[in-house]
Amino acid sequence: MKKNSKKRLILLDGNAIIHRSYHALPPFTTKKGELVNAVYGFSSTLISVLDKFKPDYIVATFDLEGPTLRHEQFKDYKATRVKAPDDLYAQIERVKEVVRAFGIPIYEKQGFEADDVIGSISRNSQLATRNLEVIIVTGDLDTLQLVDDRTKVYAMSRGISKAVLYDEKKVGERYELKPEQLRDFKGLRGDASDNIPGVKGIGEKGAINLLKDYGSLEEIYKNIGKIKGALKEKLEKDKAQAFLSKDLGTIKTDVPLEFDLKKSKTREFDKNEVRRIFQELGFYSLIKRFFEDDGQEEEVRLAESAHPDDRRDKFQFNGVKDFKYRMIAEEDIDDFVREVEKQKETAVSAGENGMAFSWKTGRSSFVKICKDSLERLGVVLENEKIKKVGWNLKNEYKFFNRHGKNLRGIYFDTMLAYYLLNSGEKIEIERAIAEELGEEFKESDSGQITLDSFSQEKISEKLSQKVDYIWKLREVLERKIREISISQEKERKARLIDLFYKVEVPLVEVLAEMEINGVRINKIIFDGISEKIGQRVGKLEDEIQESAGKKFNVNSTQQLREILFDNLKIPTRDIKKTKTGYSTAASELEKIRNEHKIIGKIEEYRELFKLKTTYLDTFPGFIEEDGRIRTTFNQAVAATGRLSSEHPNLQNIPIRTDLGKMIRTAFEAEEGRIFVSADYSQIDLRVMAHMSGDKKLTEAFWAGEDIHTKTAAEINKIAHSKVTQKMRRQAKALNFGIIYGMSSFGFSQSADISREEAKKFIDNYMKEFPGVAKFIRKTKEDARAKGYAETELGRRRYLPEINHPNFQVQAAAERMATNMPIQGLAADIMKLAMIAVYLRYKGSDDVRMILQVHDEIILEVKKEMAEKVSGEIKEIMEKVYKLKVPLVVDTKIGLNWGEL
DNA sequence: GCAATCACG
DNA sequence: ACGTACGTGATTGCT
Repeated sequence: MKKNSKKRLILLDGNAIIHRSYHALPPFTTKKGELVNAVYGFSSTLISVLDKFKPDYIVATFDLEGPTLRHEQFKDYKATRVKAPDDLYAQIERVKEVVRAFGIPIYEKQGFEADDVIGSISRNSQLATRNLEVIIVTGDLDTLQLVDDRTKVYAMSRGISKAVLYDEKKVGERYELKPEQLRDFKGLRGDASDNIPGVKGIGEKGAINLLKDYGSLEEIYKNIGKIKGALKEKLEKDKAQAFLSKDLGTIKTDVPLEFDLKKSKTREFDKNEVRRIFQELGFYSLIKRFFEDDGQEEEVRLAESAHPDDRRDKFQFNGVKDFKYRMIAEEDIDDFVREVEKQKETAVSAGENGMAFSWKTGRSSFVKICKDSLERLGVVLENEKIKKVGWNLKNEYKFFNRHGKNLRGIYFDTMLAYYLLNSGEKIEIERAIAEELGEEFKESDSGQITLDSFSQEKISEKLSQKVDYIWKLREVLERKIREISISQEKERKARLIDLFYKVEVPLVEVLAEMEINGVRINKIIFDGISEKIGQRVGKLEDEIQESAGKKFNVNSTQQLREILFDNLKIPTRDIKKTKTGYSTAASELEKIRNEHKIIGKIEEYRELFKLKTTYLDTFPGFIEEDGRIRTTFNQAVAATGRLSSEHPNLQNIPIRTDLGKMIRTAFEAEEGRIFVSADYSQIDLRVMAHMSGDKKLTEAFWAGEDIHTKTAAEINKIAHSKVTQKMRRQAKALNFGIIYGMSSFGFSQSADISREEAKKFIDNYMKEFPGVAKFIRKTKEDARAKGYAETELGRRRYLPEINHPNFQVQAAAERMATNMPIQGLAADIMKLAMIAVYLRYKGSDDVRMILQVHDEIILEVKKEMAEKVSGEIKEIMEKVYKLKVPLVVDTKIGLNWGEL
């Protein structure tokens, strides 16, 4: 519905929208591997804009390649700009296809930028005579200077989903300036992205103040006498440059164009063509959005949604369109509980102020948190028969746990489903909703708002909306997982759906309990070490600076590089370069350790500083009142299926150095308890032996041999007893190489040998372990043919780049493809083990699982049970998954983590 | 927000 | 000829 009868023209700033989308959206590709994130962003924007503004006229503008007038005027114009990557350029053509499918005319003009074309159309006399409202849709704020009483700018901000409609007032709020002053603003401040210089030393604040006082650049210089001091000097010095910059920053409004308003009239077009293109690009959510909204007025939908069911509802639903929610009043909670109890399943989402439920598409219910509400809802939450659907249900589990309730019936976690379908990508609910449902949802909007009644309403609406989306996601995602599972079944492979229901979902509760348990840390020990280290670090810093001959920031690699390689003239022949210059990484410093006494000091300084700032100084801030630290385990981050840990990361506590080990001793078991740890011995290589079926490797594991020694013996063709320490070390590096996807360079680096030697080693290895060689070959081939790598349990990692034209990119994808089935199955096995161990001791506080570090779990156990538990978990973990080689678990017992 | 570095498996 | 091992998270410096 239009607010007034004024007609509207939309001007699409093609290039700006494409650029914005390209940078704001994750790089997703079509099935064929073509990058289309910018095309998606543009298309999505186009659809929203058509829907939102219902324009009467619409045109699109694009830049043409080649220099513009501005380049003639100023040779450095946009000189600092890096040429946009090819995968962006390729998308521009695609976008134009979309534009044409929509029947939208394209305007572009050699020598001018899209902005100039827009400027000129917006000032075209045909518009003024018809009193048209003009809305410029763009991805940046350059066109804001065109805003006037009938021209507005609709600019994307914060990603692509949000956009702001700028009129004169909004521009004023943003810059404290009138739109036409933005040209003067550019003259003063410049624009780094276009390499427009402006006046050196004047920034945003200064420019605005000047313009508020004088109005324009011209007026500023007319009144230069009134300005004092350094500011005056700066202005005088760059006067010419200021006017040039203003000129460069001024959008042209007089580009000769054959603009015909009539041709821009929004017209009927072939919708099937749009559908065809969107299908080709894989934009299913856009198809849904575009065709479902098509032709239906809001009123109609509202009338339709007034289903008889709703009228029977005791509660009133609020909201608009096809989504409604209701607030459950305190006195109605019991009725509500009875209603939920009739459901087999419900989506649930909890926030600090309340919880929302949904078991019917487009309908949700919000219950405010109070002592009583949770108590009364308990029968639902703790009822295993009522299956719970959610997004990251670990959070709901912990939330209800804090309120004394045990969430039972965890059944479908949409986050984990989405993760299994998109491992390797960023897993965010906003994205899942956009991709799977084609709708925009911003979770964070309600986040920080204070708790007045208005925002309380907002918060409850947000959460209700969210839970509705979760409910909708469940259906879409389950269908997708089932589809994949059907094809896996045909090939007699493990099904993704089993991985989901039997591994990922059961793990949710295990991880939640681990996070709730936390791990006790002895702050006194931390403080003590930190104090001592602090003194040592200070002393080293002094010595380093004295050695260097001047004070500098040792933590700055830039400054350090200058000191080492320029001032002290330490030879750089073996030093690798980074993007910015010679590297000062530990691996490089090692090479020049004997060149100067400063190097050793820097190495020690680095080690101590790292441990101090990352652990000793930071962890005390994480200690809670009960003396324990609680991390968050991420189940949907790692592309291979591993877990990760953050806030703080407890999976990277030091161990390799003496100081590192000391830090571990501060992690202590509670009084009356003791730690039991269990780690899988060589799980990666065992998985590798299993997957490849390599005869020698398999036999070696059955014989219980030291696998690195065995490898060394084989590749050197010598007896086991003749293997030296050095040979074993090299063989170990080689084994790592196999797991990592191997490159002769990487191996040569880690084994400290030449590339030729490295190649020889690898060749020998492949000859001696032909099964492994075959496995690597086959894994790559499979990944290339299918576009993904997979584990034995059906976990997938999509690798669209495995067919990339750039062979380096391709090679990287190949390494990921070889590594994923190994690291991934090891991760799967560990997850199974954690579930099994958890279930063995569930319900008793005698045994607490507290940490997982990829191939190791740590339990905090009642002292008297330690021996027994340690035997039991060894047994459980070794038997949890059957490989062609034995799984071996080593257990240890100790009062602190250091003793393990 | 990115680069460099380094902690862990 | 090119730049490389796989998977994470946290810190500091710098723009």
